[in-house]
Parts: sequence; structure tokens; C-alpha cells
Amino acid sequence: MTIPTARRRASIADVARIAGVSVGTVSNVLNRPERVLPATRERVEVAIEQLAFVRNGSARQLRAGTITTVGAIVLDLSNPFFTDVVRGIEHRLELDSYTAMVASSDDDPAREHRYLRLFEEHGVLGVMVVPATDEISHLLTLRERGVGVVLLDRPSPVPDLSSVAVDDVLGGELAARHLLEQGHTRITFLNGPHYIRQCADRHAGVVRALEAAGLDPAEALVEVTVPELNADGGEAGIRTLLERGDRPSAVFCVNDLTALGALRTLRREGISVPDDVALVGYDDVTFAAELATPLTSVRQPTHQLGERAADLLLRPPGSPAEQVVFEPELVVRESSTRAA
Amino acid sequence: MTIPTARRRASIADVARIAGVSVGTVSNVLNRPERVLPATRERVEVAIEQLAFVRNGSARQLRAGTITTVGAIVLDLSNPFFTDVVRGIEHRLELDSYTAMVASSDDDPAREHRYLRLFEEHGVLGVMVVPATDEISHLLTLRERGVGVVLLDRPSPVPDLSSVAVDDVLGGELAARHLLEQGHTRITFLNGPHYIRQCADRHAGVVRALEAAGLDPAEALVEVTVPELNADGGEAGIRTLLERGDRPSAVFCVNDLTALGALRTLRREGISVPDDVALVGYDDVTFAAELATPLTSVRQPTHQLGERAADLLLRPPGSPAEQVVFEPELVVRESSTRAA
DNA sequence: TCGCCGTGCTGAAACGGTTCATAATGTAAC
DNA sequence: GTTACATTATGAACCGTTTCAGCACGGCGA
Repeated sequence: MTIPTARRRASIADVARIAGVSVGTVSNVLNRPERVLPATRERVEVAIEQLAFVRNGSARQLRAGTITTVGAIVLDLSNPFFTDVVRGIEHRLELDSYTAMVASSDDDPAREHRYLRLFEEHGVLGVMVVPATDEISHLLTLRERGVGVVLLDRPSPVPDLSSVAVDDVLGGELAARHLLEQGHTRITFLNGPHYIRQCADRHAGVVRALEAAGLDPAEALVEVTVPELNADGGEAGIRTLLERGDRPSAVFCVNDLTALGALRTLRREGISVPDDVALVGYDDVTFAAELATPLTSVRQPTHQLGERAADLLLRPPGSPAEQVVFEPELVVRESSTRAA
Repeated sequence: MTIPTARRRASIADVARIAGVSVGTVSNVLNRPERVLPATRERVEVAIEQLAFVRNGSARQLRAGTITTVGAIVLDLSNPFFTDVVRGIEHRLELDSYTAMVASSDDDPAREHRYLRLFEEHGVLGVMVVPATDEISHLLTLRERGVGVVLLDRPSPVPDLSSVAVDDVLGGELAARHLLEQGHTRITFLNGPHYIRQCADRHAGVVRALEAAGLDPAEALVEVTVPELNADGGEAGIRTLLERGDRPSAVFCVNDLTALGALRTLRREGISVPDDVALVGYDDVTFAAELATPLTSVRQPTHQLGERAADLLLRPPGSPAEQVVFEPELVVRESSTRAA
């Protein structure tokens, strides 16, 4: 058992003493080396090395107010969508030597508040948040207190708050239009509840595509609400359909996990994808292309989403707010294209 | 365009003035409310509310030395294995109201160093690190300076450094033994290069299983080194085999992504899994169970890995170092069990 | 010789909390 | 009425930096 040496960390004063200079000079060596004579600088650097001196970030920040840290809160770090967004954020921050504190709220507003408070106490420059609920007044008051705020994956409801989102209506439209182009005249949509903005928007997109094709959504669209937005939800959705005796020809799933469950269940029932049923997912997760039947999916520019959010946050204070909306892209694979 | 109010954040002195008490009393309200008369406390709380006062974490930490932040560095946040580990860490930290700063090093030692320095400057209690290389002397010196260190997913090479890892030798053995029990007498192993510890260990496990079964590894084991540890690597591995005219009956893949590529390629060549070839993966990623042919895989206790690491880090200083090694578990699914 | 200027360094104030010795006040015991 | 003690509140010292007014010194022009 080793007793950790509880020896106090070396301070700038210790360095100054060893080097035979004043604390001000040590600080200059650290922050404006050009103001210090090379000979003096050398002595200070040797002392720093010798003491293994590491600046105390708290004192530094307290005095200088300098902040190179930002916060990011996403709903779920185990969802590839959000981890990709975070990668984009980190990527952009690195350019300016900023660093991110990352946390997941797990859809829990209380956790979101806890992390926001922590970030604020640590004096972050700003935060990027995927809000757990539609209630964002706390983010507005946070901003009033001087903390930068950028909404992630959610368009801002007020014009003076920056946000970065993806056009989910367009995403739904792309998916539906593709299926219509494949000759289908009736689309089954395995969707989540409409109080989730993404679900409502994607639904609106499907409706738009149907109307553009001269079809009546009341007839041409069958919407099935799945209990969960994952593979089990997809399985349940397909079973519901089959039990009603409704055998779809084209299925659009609100995300790839749901599509995965649908695919599995259709197969087990002896229904071939894409020969009997065309299937389209959403998110284009990494394994979508790797399935036995590669999955057609709507890809969102996750990396750019994060990069742009960080970009907006790092702009000089006083810059006008911006609402950025990215366009999703359809990636066509085997699951929706009947073999020639 | 809104001009952000550059108004200074309210300080504890402001609160004291408004409430008509001293700064010490405000501090007591915040930290030891039971020492303050309810009436006084009330007045202070009203003032806090009124000023929207938020403690300055830097000043707090500078003076009190109190630290409730820890750092975690993993190789790649977009790998589900690591995100699950991080979830475990967060889960454990939450019990004691600690918070984690998370970063990914991308296998880059320079990034690892940069984040470690940042964490140290911010006075973290300790760090949990999946080291990017075998070189860990910087972690030892970091610990000498009073920062807690726990190695993640890597057994410690020195006895007085704590670590949390999974027994990869056992994992390899479990996979191989399972295939042998299915009646196979020759195992093909799609593996990565042995300088990656996990690959070398899993190989050793396979050898152990073969020897235990009385087989000569020189004959019963065919190892194919794949160019990448992902689906393309798996595809390449299978193609190499088939081009040599070697049609395996049992394939063990070093991870699930590799297995995915192998599965896809075998299928395309008209080789059935599991009827013609038994297939086993490693990691038990979320979609392993969701494939058209659900994949047998070696599951690692990722969540526990993270929880335990955080646990070790939070122990009182001076606690003896511990090397924790978890046991992996085989999850048998269709891909390796020939239909009866 | 004197005054002026630029360079390099010094040392103390300030940042915003926590902590602790001390003061003020009230209560109980004798 | 005095002493002893518990309860609350006070305010100054302190944490380790950055910043900045000012000092020492040497060189230069008049």
C-alpha cells in the first residue's frame, strides 16, 4: 500500500523562489514569453521543469476570467447519432484549443438542470444543449446571465437564440418520395408519438410527399405508432399490422433501430425484403449498410451538426443569433429497391 | 441583434449586502445551512433568488480544494463499447454527486496528453484512462503529483496502480471452446495484429481451448490477420480464405463488426450461417442480436467496467491499489448453433 | 552633466469564495 | 448578580493566479 504523497502542488511562488525571480516574471514566462529576457526565461523554465509545476486552472480562471471550456448536453451518449454530433463538436473546438465537458441528460430535465448548473459554476463560455423537453425558459435565463447557448438538434422557438437542426420534414418527404418513385401507392409509417418533434415533422414530410404525388394521405398513408423507438418497437409495429391482416408493400420506419426490428420480423414471417416489402429507415447508423439486406436510410449530417453548433458558440459575443437547418440526404440501398 | 449584458455576475458579497448579513453567513447558508437561524437563512435565500446568484466554482475550488470532478479519456466515443463504459462511469459518479469530463483521444498520444494536462489544471480528483499506447510513465508521474489514476480496459503493469480490465484470454477461450463443443475440430480466427493487446490475448485464449481439448494448435487453428477491425476487414478475411480454397467450418471474429462483414460475405457466396459455417463474434454490440442471423458473441461487462473504475477512483486516498479483472460471458445465438 | 526614454523586472492588489478565531447575545446554574 | 456555556454572526486571512503601476538601469541626445 502506497501512501500518496500529500505534498502540496508547486505554485508559481515556488517556481519564482527557485528561479530567483518574482511571481510576475514567472507569469510572464507562461503567458507572454517575449517580454522576458531569454536568460531569465531559461532559468524559470528549468525551475518549472524541476518542480513539475502545473498551473492551477481555478486560480487562473478566477483572476483572468479566461474561459476555454464549453459544455455539451445530449440526450443519450449511447445513441450513435449523438456521439457523432459530439465528435463534430470536439473537432471544431480543437481548432481553437477549446475543450468540451460532455454529459448526457437521459431525457431527464433534472439531470439537464444539474449539469447546466455545474457548467455555469465552472464558468463555461457557453453550452450546447439538446433539450430534454420543449420547456427552454431556463436556457433563456442562463443566457441572460452571460452564458452562451446553442440549441442542438432542435430549431429555436425564439429568433434571438441560435440553433442547429436538421430538416425532419424534408427527411420524411425524401423517404416517402423515394418509395412512391419505386411504384408504391400506399406507405406504411412505423412512427413514434407526435409529441416528439422529430416524429411529428417526419410525418408531415410523408404527407407532403403523398400530396405532391396527387394521393390522399387519408388513404395512402397507414401510420402505426410503435411503443418504443427501437428494434422491439419495430417488431411490435409489424406484428400489429400482420394481425390486422394488413400486409404492407412499403414501410418507412422512424429510425434505423425500428427498421431493424421490422426487417427481422418480416423475415421471420417469410416476407422478403425488398421483393415483397420495401423498407426505409432513418439515421443511417453505421451498421445500416452492413445488414444482410443493406438498409435504405435517411442520413443526417451529424458531424456538421456538431461542428456548426460549436462554431456558433465560439463566435464573438454580440454576434447575431442564427438558426441553421441542415438538409438530410437519402441513401438508397437494397432494402427498398426490388431486384431488376 | 441582442447585445449580451456584460453585467458582472453577482458575487457572494452582493448577496450579503442585499440580505444585510456578512459574507461568512452567506457561505454558511450555502454550505452548512443548519448553522444559520431559519429567519436569517430565509433572508439570504431570497437575496440569492433575487440576484440569480450562482457560485463561482473556480473561487470555490481554489480556496476549498474541494473537487467533485473527475476526468475520463477513452479511445473512441463512437465505439459502443466505450460509450457503455462511460455510462457506467457516470452512473457510479452520480451516486456521490461527482461529475465527469469525458474526452476521446482517438488513439492519439498527443491528444491524450493534452486532455490530461487540462484535467490536471482544473484540479480533477483523478482520471480514468484507456491509454493510447503501452507507454504509461506519464500516468505514473501524474499520480505522483496527487492525481488519482485508474487504467481502463487495460491491466496495470505495476502493482500499485489500479486498473479495471476484462479477461480477454478467457474471452477467446470461451468462444473457441463453444465452437469445439459444437463438434468442430478446426477453428478459423479472423484476428487483428498481435501488438494490440486484446488480439494477442484472445489468440492465447483460443490456443488454450484447443490444447485443453487435446488438439494441436498448429493444425487446428487457422489465423487470418485482417487489415482493419471492422466489417471491411471481415469481408477481406473471408475472401482471403476462399481464394486459398479454404472453406472453414467454424469462424471466430475478433469483434462483432468483423463478424458482420464475414457474415455478409459468406452469405453472398451462398454459404449458409450457421448450416455451413458457425460464426462467433466479440463485444455483443446492440445489434448483434438483431441481425437476420443473430450473432453468437462474447459479452464484456462494459457498464460494470465503468462503474468499478469510478468506484476505485472515489475511494479514500491511501487505499491500496487494486487490479480488477472481469470475466466475459458467451452469449449463444443462432449463428453458431446448427439447427437440430 | 543632465534629462528622457525604453526595457526588464518587481511586488502588491484583485478575483470570489471558504474557514476560523472572535465577538455578541441569550440561557442556565449557582 | 455572577459565571459558564451554547448559539449565531462577523470579518479578515487565505487559496494561486494575472495584471499593472512603478522602479532600476543603461543608453542617447542636447
